[in-house]
Amino acid sequence: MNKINLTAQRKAVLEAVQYDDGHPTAAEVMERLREQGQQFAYATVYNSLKYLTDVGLLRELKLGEAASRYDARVDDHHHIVCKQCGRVDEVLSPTPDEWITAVEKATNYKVSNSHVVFEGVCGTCAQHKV
Amino acid sequence: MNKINLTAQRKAVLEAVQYDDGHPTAAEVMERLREQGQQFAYATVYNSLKYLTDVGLLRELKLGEAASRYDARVDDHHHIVCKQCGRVDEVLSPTPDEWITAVEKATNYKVSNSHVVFEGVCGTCAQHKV
DNA sequence: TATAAGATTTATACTAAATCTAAATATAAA
DNA sequence: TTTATATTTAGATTTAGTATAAATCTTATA
Ligand SMILES: [Mn+2]
Ligand SMILES: [Mn+2]
Ligand SMILES: [Zn+2]
Ligand SMILES: [Zn+2]
Repeated sequence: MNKINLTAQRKAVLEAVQYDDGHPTAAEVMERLREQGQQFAYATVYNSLKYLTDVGLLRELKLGEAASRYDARVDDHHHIVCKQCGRVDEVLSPTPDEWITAVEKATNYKVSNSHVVFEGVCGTCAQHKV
Repeated sequence: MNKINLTAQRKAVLEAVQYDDGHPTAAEVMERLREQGQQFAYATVYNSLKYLTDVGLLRELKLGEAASRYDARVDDHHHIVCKQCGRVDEVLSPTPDEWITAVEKATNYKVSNSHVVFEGVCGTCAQHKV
């Protein structure tokens, strides 16, 4: 059961994440809402992000920056961050199974998932060579 | 040149990380120093960890927890976290080159490095089955 | 409809991790 | 020694996020 209760605030927060392809932070979600004239309490945005993550409509990303980012794409995937402009793109290629098997053997862990962050320079930044 | 200036404080902090195989946080370093009767200012521990990281004697790890962890092993490697007991172990098997190549092709990035955190259950926890 | 129960939102206080500031110390150079 | 430079320190500040409790909204029930 456990029907998802999408209040106006939660819907607005969800849409703010969905229409920002760049994996926004809570602060960026706030900003976008404010731009639209839809301002909610700080805590409401956090509560909503947490709720939406709990019910599986969003994923929280910890990419090694100070603030968490949120992703409307909830299927399992990784990310790549441009060291120059900071943009975050999708990496849909999954962690190779043979690698996971090798890691399990070497560490004596049973691996349930993996989070990968690639770092590099995006196509755009590569062109606008410094 | 740029000789490394290992003050007493920095040396103590470095050793605290080296003799803790578990990738300690700044707070855990503080704690260990206090146990040894060597207590420094909060800021000194942070300054030292930053200095030691900058000169390459330590690596800072962001494993998705609130606090950074520090690693005396500075060669390139990954980590695996036990979901049950929280221990952090080394993953020495490097990211497969073919995978990196595939990701570069798919994303149009030039990848310079990758950070991988595996999650699972360690051998010890697997035995003490819940 | 009226009323109560439950859920959500809000403002505010609070916490944890880390950084900043500026004075006090220590170390090195002249 | 005197001066300059680097480091340490205590405490204030910042940032991201959580906790609390009152206010509001929504739903269920008499
Ligand atoms: Mn994504
Ligand atoms: Mn390590
Ligand atoms: Zn870029
Ligand atoms: Zn374990």
